[in-house]
Amino acid sequence: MKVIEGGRTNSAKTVKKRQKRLKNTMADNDIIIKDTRDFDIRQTLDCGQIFRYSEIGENEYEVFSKDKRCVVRQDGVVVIKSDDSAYWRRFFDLDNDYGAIKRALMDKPFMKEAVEYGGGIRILNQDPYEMLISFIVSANNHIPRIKGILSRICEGLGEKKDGYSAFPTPEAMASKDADYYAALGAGYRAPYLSETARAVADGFDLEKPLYMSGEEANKYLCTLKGVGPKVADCILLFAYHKSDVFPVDTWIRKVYADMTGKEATNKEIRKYLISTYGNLSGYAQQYLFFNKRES
DNA sequence: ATCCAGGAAGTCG
DNA sequence: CGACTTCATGGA
Repeated sequence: MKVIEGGRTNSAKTVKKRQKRLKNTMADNDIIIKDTRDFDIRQTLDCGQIFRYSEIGENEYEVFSKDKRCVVRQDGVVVIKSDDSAYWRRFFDLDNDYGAIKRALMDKPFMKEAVEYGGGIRILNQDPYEMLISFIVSANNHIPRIKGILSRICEGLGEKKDGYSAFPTPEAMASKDADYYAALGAGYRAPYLSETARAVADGFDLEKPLYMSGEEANKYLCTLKGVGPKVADCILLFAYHKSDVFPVDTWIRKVYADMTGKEATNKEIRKYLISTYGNLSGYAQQYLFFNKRES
C-alpha cells in the first residue's frame, strides 16, 4: 500500500490536484492513502474492535485512542488528519500488507465470501490498557451500551483535551470504587473495573504479553478480574496484534454452527478454528465476525 | 413482554 | 477438569 505523509512531496501534490473537491490544505501530519483496495474506514470501525469513534459527516469519522484524536475521511482516497501521523500510521496498521494476508486466507475454508465482504478491514494497533477496560465492559453486553459506558468513563475520569476527553489512566480509574462504575451503568462489571484498574496501577505489567506466546499471554491476562478467555483474546488481537488467537463470542458460535452443523464448547470451537487458520487466525476471525454480524 | 448481547465468576460434582 | 447458574442493563 502506498502511503503519503505530509504535503510537500510531488506525489502528494498530484493527489491534491486530483482531489480538488476535498479543498483541504495539506498539513505535515496528514496521511493520504491512494490505493484503498485494502482500506475501508467504515468496515474497520464497525467490525467490533473499537468503541470510541463516531460518524461526524458524510464518509467522515472521528476516532479516539488513548489521549489522541484523528479525523478520517474516505471519499475516493483516504485522508487522516491529526497532530501525530506516526501514531495513527501504526494505529491503522498501514505498514502491513493486507493484500498478502487476504490472498493467503482465500484458499482456506469458508473465507472467500467473508474476505470479499470485509476486504477493507484493518486490525488496529490499540492501547493495551484501553483494550483491557473496553473488553471487560463488552462482556455479555450490546455494542451501543458498551460505547455509552466507555464514553462516560472517559468524560468522568479522562484528561480534558480540546473538545474531548482522553481515556483515563489506570491511576485515575483506580481512584474510584465499584459504586462509581455502577452509577455509570456498568452493571455487574463495576467491581471488575475498579479491581483491574487497581491491579494495573499497582504494577500488573501490561508489557509482558509482548514477549509471550498467545496461549501464555491469554492465561496471564485471565488472572485479572473480569477477563476470561474471550476477552483476553480480544486484547491480544486488538492491542498486541497477536494473530494466533481466536476470540469466540456468540457471533463466532453462529459461524461455527453454519460451518459444521455441530454444537461445541467455546474452547473446542477456538481450537478448531485456530487449527484451520493458523497464524492468520486473528484476521480470519475479524472477517468472519464482521460478515456474520452484518448479514 | 421476552430475548439477547463481542462472557466471566462462583459453585458444585 | 466440565457443567450449570447467576450476574445489571437496555435495545430490539
